[in-house]
Amino acid sequence: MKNEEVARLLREMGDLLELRGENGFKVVAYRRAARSVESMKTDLDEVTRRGDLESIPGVGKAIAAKIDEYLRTGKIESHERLFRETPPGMAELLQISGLGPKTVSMLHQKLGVSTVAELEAAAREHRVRRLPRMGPTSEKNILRSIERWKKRSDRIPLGVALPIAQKILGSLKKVAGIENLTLAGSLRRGRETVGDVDILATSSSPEAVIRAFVELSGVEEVLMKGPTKASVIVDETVQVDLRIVDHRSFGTVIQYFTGSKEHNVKLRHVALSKGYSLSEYSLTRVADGEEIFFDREEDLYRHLGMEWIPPEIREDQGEVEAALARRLPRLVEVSDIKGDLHVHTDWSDGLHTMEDMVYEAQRLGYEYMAFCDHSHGLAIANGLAIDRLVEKMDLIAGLNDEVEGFSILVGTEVEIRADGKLDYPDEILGRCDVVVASVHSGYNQREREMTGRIIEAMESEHVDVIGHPSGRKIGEREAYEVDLERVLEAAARTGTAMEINAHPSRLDLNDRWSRRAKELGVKLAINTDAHSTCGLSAMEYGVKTARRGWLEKGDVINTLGLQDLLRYLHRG
DNA sequence: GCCGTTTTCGGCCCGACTGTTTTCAGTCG
Repeated sequence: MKNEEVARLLREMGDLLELRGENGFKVVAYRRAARSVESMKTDLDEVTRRGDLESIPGVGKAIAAKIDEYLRTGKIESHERLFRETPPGMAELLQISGLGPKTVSMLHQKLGVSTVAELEAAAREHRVRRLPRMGPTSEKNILRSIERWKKRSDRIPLGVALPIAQKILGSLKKVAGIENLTLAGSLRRGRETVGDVDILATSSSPEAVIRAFVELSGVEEVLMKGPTKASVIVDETVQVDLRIVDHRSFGTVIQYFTGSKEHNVKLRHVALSKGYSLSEYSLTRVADGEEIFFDREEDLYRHLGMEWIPPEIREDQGEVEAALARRLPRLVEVSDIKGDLHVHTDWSDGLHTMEDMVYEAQRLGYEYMAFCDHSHGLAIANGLAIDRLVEKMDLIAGLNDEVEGFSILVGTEVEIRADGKLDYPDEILGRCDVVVASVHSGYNQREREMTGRIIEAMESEHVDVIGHPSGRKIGEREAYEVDLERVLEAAARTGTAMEINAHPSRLDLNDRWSRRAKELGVKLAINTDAHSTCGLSAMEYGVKTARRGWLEKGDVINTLGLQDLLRYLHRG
């Protein structure tokens, strides 16, 4: 796909133009076009063939010509020129928090600074404080920002950010006079990674709340602190913002700060088409300037003639249109989940015994759980040879007699070997209630081999679920080369479910592919892949991902009651 | 640079916060 490359070039042009101090709206125009191109489902080649580039939102004559130039020649001359004329390293300076295009340009002109290292040296030698509108404090702040920039990890995985946020919420809840304490931003939308943690609240004494916030234990640095908002750093690199807002505007504020930006832009268009201008404070009737306030988000959406939209799908991927037509899906919820179909025990590489895991699953209110320890091919994880699996089956039968109102399913996470063969013979797989088949080896195969290998596994009548289908680990390892579109087509054909692995470092399938699976009529299983009792609580992350993929209860097999599930699994 | 049943020109979100000023420019979200 050339779309991604074009989007990258356009975004880079936005950055370069910003450094030159170009008109800010022009900068935004390039970035908007980049986002548009990135989220398109059609190839740019095809759009160009239809002569339809200008139909892309945010793409006009000038940018269309540049896209066309790229498709013909493989480059964009004006991009190359901008790139040539900008000293390398300058764009990096924009990443230093507190530095914008104006300051970066000035630093370059007056001090010849064009890299972070040069800026650091200049600040240490007190050359920065002699510049206009600079002083000892800004110099110190620049040095601190550079330190933080050096330690930065890109985006924060949901599995890291959410526990941090919940801890802070827990402490803030105790502050006197605080109300409507709520997460906002990408964390509320359940994105797999977040940039920072946004918290909103209302209070009759905002300053007291802010004071309590910046003094929370765990706060390592206060970036800024005013009467109604503050930003702090916790856990070395995680920025947490707290805003105290007016009670009467809480609905519009929470909507605004939940985003996404694209969703908000679309929502403002809807408002305008109905004669309103939407801001974070109110909905204003354009005709007479009459302001309407909303303390509840639900009322705002309703007033605009649409259903309330769950935060997880606010990405301008059709949710606004669906809400206007009152056709929003009823997204799956944690409380719909009846059991976990992919759990490990100390029989392979899990930490806890079957009994421990059952106890925890019952505590979570589940009806069933499938123990899917590794198969013998995965020796590093103490995979089970056939005789051990058979022995375990007998033990499970005994355990099932002991527990009441709960069923333990015999399962396996069987290796899909490099040649596409499964790691157990059919007669063994046939004795399992649940067979999850996964790839843990030969990650470097070419796309054709990897895709074929997974599809071959799905052809087996015994395979019920493909575990973590893309193999990616967030911030750690890219997905292996696999054509997921073909895999999903095969899943639809063979009636194999895809896993949404709920482990926060996996979330695999991810939100986009989960939605695609649903479109193709593929069922999904949201599993924790827990290797310990506390791992079972990751279900919440998997459900968030499923919700982001527009999944409903009926799309997810482990929302079925035990009898229905067994009927589904054994239907073949 | 984009966009338009209020506009083909003049809009494009704007308020909070900071550090420097002595009234405000720059950054951020």
